[in-house]
Amino acid sequence: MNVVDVARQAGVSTATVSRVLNNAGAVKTATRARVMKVVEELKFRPNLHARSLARGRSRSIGVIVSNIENPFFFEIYKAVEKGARAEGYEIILANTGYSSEQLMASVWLMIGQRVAGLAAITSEMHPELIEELAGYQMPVVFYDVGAQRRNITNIRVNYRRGMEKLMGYLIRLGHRRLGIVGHHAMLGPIRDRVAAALESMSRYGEVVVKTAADADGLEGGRRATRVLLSANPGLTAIACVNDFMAVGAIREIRDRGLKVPRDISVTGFDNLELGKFCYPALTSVHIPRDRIGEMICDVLLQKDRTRAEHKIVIDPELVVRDSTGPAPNDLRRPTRNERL
Amino acid sequence: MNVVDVARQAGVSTATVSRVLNNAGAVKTATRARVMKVVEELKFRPNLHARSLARGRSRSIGVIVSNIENPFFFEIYKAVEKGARAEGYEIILANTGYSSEQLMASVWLMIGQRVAGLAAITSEMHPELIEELAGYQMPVVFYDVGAQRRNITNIRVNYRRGMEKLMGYLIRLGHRRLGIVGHHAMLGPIRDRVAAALESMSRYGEVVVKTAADADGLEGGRRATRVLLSANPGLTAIACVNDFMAVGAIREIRDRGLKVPRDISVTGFDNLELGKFCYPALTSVHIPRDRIGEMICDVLLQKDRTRAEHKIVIDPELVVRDSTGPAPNDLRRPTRNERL
DNA sequence: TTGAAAGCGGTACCAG
DNA sequence: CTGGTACCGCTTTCAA
Repeated sequence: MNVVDVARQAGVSTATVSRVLNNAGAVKTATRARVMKVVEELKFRPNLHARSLARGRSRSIGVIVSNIENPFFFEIYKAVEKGARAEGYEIILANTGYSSEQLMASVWLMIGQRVAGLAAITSEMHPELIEELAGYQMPVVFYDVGAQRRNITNIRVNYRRGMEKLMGYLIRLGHRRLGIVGHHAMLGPIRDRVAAALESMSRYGEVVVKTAADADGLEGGRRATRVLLSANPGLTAIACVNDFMAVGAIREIRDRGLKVPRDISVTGFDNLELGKFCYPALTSVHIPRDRIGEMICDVLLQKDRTRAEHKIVIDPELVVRDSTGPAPNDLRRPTRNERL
Repeated sequence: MNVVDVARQAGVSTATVSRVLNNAGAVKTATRARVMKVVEELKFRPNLHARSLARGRSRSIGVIVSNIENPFFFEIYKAVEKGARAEGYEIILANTGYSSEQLMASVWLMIGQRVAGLAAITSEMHPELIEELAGYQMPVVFYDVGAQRRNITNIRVNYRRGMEKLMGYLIRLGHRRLGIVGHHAMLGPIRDRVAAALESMSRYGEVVVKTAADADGLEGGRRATRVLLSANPGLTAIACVNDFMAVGAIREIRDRGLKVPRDISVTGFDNLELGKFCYPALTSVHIPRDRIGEMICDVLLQKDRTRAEHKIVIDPELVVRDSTGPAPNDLRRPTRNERL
């Protein structure tokens, strides 16, 4: 079943069938109707591979994320999809699971598909990636990682600023014993968040301990918190590298018979919708997923080729909700040299 | 940049390049090395469209879901992906957003890609879909909806049984005034769940009211609950059609100053991981996403062509956690004819 | 307005 | 073990 069959059945050439199917070129109404009728009857569905091959260029863009299960990545993806759809582009999605080998494999897949543009929204990186991508003329956007090149745009979030806001807030609440919950992808942006938190807090000479879960997610957040609290029962606050893990952290704390924020304050990062629905609602740092998605589309679809910035930095805002409160009295204002 | 370029550069034929790239046929080690070297140098990435076209058959299977944001769908997808990967298949994912037009469009996309198999895990249906799909020899699996055909297998969950278990449990707890939270996709499986809940409860002559949110999700669950409680302040229990919405329902109840389960019991459906992490942990009905994903793979990859059942029914189990408890005393055991 | 035919970039069969 | 080449199914000039 192909254009030839349709053409023969309709008594026209394949060129005409193609014109009808693509609403391209001028075709007499009667002819068009005849072709459409045959298409219906034969249930003809064009082979998209053949079409892409013949066309040479594609109307699809690739999106690669680290963990689509984490609503943070999902929402960026959604925003990109929305913008792309509006321009008539399809999205090809790939999930790396934080593996840099998988990241590389996904990039090859995208290139093999000859996507019109590529966005990598990942926490991990691969040493050969930039070199690989810099060779093409196709527009590329990296979120969080990567380096600038002629065809490569970077979108970054000032995690340092975000973490400083968060830490400053915790300090004002009297917290001096902080735990940090990260996950296995401790390179790139996740490391930045942890490092910034460490530095901000350490500046006051406070006690800071950190743990890395074996996975991003609810269960990962819970397990890391378990480890953290078992080893450091005196913590008054726990900062998680993202909201997704923070929800797990809160659950672990409650299961230990402690109250949030009365006994321990918890913070997330990203400001997910989920944070408003967990209990208590999560204090976090807002990262504008919608705006990021729109930016990615703008760059990839070249809507504004003239104003193409190659580096975009986002300054995130603190969002205070119910999961943070004053440090417990008996632990407030320890001396500078006090240790757990 | 194509096989011809590589072949010329390496001083071999395109056939040999192809053999090297696919590890197929016998190629002298020296020749192989020479070709690989050129491939590296030129950074040659085969055009996957051309490859698919030439091969005729594809090594990918299509998965269509209603709402990938809902962890229920996501987890089935994950399970299918895992099984497919193990057999060397790629997955093409499509999200319909509960739109039957989009469902149809997604199916066309899959067929256009000439997928080796197709799974539709949706709550919506399209009248022409079965007819469309029945024409191909490609294996198809429908979860929840659809009809059996030569090439079409159905996996279904006995929602009636699941809901009966849930309602029986609520009844034993003394609940007699139930609210049901559904969402806009009130056809197919979602309607089944609602209908089953209604019937189970009504059998005891109880008061049952229902609402349909405009969307599946946390916010949808919250809004529907708001509507429900505003109109029916006397409800002692709320049954949601899925866990995702139930989390939103719990939040709304708490925001109204009520306690779960002291004032109102809440139940979900699906038994998501998320249900263990929200507060209070959610009572639900378990649907085995992993097993469903495996079944789908078994059918699509024809691992067991002989034992191919065309209809599989799953009997779901009740999972009791902390979001349900005895009905408030002042409202227990109303007379059969009592109304709100 | 329509048709003939040359690609698009691989794969795989058939010879040698 | 290697090369020549006929496809795969659709798009897109170029002529008519």
